[in-house]
Amino acid sequence: MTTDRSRPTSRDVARAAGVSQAAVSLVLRDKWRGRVSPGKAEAVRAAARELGYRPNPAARSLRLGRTRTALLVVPALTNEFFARLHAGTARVAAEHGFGVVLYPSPEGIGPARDPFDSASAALDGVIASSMASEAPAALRADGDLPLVMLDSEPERTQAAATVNLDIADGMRQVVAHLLDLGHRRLAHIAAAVDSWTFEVRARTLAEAVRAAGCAPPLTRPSALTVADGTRAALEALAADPRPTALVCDDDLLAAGACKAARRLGLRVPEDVSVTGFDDLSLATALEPELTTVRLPAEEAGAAGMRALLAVLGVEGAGDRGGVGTGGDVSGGPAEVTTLPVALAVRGSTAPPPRTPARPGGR
Amino acid sequence: MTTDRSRPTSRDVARAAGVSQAAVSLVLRDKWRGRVSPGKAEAVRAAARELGYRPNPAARSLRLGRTRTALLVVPALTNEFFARLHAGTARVAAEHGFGVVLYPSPEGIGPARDPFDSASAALDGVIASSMASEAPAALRADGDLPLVMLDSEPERTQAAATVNLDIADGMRQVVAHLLDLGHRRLAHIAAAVDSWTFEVRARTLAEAVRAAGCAPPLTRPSALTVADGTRAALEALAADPRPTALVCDDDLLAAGACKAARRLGLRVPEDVSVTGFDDLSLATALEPELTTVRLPAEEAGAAGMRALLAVLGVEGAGDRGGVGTGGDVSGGPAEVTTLPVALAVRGSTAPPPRTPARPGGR
DNA sequence: GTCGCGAAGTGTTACGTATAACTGACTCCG
DNA sequence: CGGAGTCAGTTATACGTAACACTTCGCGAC
Repeated sequence: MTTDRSRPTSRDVARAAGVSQAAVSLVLRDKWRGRVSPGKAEAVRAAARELGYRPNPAARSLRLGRTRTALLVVPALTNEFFARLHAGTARVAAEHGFGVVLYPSPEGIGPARDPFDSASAALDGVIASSMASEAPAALRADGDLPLVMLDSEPERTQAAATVNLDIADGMRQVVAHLLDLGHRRLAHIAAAVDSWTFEVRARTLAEAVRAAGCAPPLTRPSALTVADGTRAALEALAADPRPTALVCDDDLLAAGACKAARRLGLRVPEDVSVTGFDDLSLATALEPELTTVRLPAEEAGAAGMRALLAVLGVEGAGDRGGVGTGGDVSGGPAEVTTLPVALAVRGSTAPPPRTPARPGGR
Repeated sequence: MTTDRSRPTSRDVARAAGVSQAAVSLVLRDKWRGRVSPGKAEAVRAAARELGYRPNPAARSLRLGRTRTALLVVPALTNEFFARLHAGTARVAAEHGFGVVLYPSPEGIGPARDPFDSASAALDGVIASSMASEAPAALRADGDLPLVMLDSEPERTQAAATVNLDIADGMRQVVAHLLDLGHRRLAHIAAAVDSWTFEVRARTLAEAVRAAGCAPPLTRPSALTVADGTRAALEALAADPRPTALVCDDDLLAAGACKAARRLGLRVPEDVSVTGFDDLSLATALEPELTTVRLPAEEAGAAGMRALLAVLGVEGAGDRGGVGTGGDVSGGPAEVTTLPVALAVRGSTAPPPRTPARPGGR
């Protein structure tokens, strides 16, 4: 009585335009080259506009067997790095009419239900960060859903493609910068997360320092929070001889390290230098601003989605024109894209203090 | 040719268990009280487990006309506040088998396509932040989709429910705290965003200051970024007499204000006090730590989703049992939930400097 | 004896879309 | 002039699930 409860269907449009439902389908998806006369096509479009018709996605998905939806598996969006990652995937997805759903908040309560039995959406593919502990589960949960890994060792997964950030190069730049300034005693405030990217940070730091003939870095593992960064840095700075630079696995840890230094009466960067990773907005909010490795998270997300679209054979997506290599993708080895990173030198690094031994109290 | 390309259907399960497809449907959704014998029910479950059967969400949605999916409209997840909001909605949604999709990144390029024609998902309802400029568009885009507004003036929308944070109370607490400390000249670093929550901040600040008999606050509008906060605060601190406290509309602006103060050679909080809003992780990463109003963003998101589920009549959701009030929802006025906020007093506020600009105040 | 009734199922249909298969009519040439 | 080929459409069907309507059977009550 009040209003039409249900949305108009293609059949309603057909009736209004005086054509068959099939014609509506053809017209509205621009497949009517020599199938429908221009006049009727226009009538269909007018009727659709008039009725406010929108194709029912569920029906379309059922018919086509594809959902134009990808799953993004990340630890938590409250970490700005992953929010940027998501923004990249969502942007590229939207450009191709795709949607992105997130893995149900892993930190949340609930019985860790896998995303595939969630009633919400069926999936065409998965993009997973190696930092999400659920990534392997997601991989195993479904038979053969195309998978793109982010920041993962290519050999270890059966991903169709991998998008990595050149973390090793970033760490080498950090070490080179600190060595250039004259630092010889480094400490590593390391993420206590079992993930490839952090393995690479640790390994590369150790190698670079060894290559320079310095003592191996003092390592303090820490959860990825400001508070735990402070705790770990307090430990590191209590060592004797005290390290002159704290290399942190991400900007949150670096912020915590700065707090620790100041709590001990040390100035940053005059008494101790601090570096981070990620270049979050936090990095330029701090004082001094953080010297950090800028990771193109948004671009990584975008590249991941482009890779997934390429695997799915979506036209207009990404690499090499796309026409030729279509069809069977299972053959070749996983393609690896590595995105360059850059060191942003700011105020939190400076030459080590002149006084060699121990400036101690002040 | 190699493996079964398509996932098993309920009919496959039926064949494997030696029953009809209808029985499978009944058993797997626990609707078989007196319809299927326990033995066959167990056989069905075993077969489903064996085959790795998962119901096709598209088919289910098509049949039921509901998708168990809600749209969350927010400006950008890279702002931690909205990431927390999202976490809350996603958590509650997952608890009820719902999914959350995000409005396609508004800051992204592309022709600002409305989410409803996106092929990805059909929606059961919408949760929109008043800070998203697209909220009205989302509201209008669809005929009658249940809408829950976050931080919005109830009268202005036709939302089925509204969840607000008690911003006015938070601002009153800020002003009371600063007045208690002895501040009399406040400046407002205001968000230049046309949104109800920021209107409330400005109005409440002006009222509270007037009630205390002080001069009206100096207002500097600013985009919601650290850099723009610095710019606005530099302007505010150039005034004569200089304000002794900067009341900022959010923590990013407050961080920018701290940078501005220090750039002018002023210490925080000895020379100038700074307050923020939100209590982002940034607030405790800064030095001094930020005095700010803690907004329960995660809880607001959760409350919004609960409200939406209640409107949708999802059993087990939120208010008043839900059985009685089902059916027509259009009748009553929009229900408004207001969540309390709390001032977190930290290191960025202190009494104003002793040296008065001019005699008389004390 | 048969009527009614609950248990235990099965057959069938509809949801809205995309597309293969079909149908006339008209055009073009040999 | 007749058949091949195109144009402009329509009809019919399948996708996988949920749910209504129906059947069969055993059994206790009248």
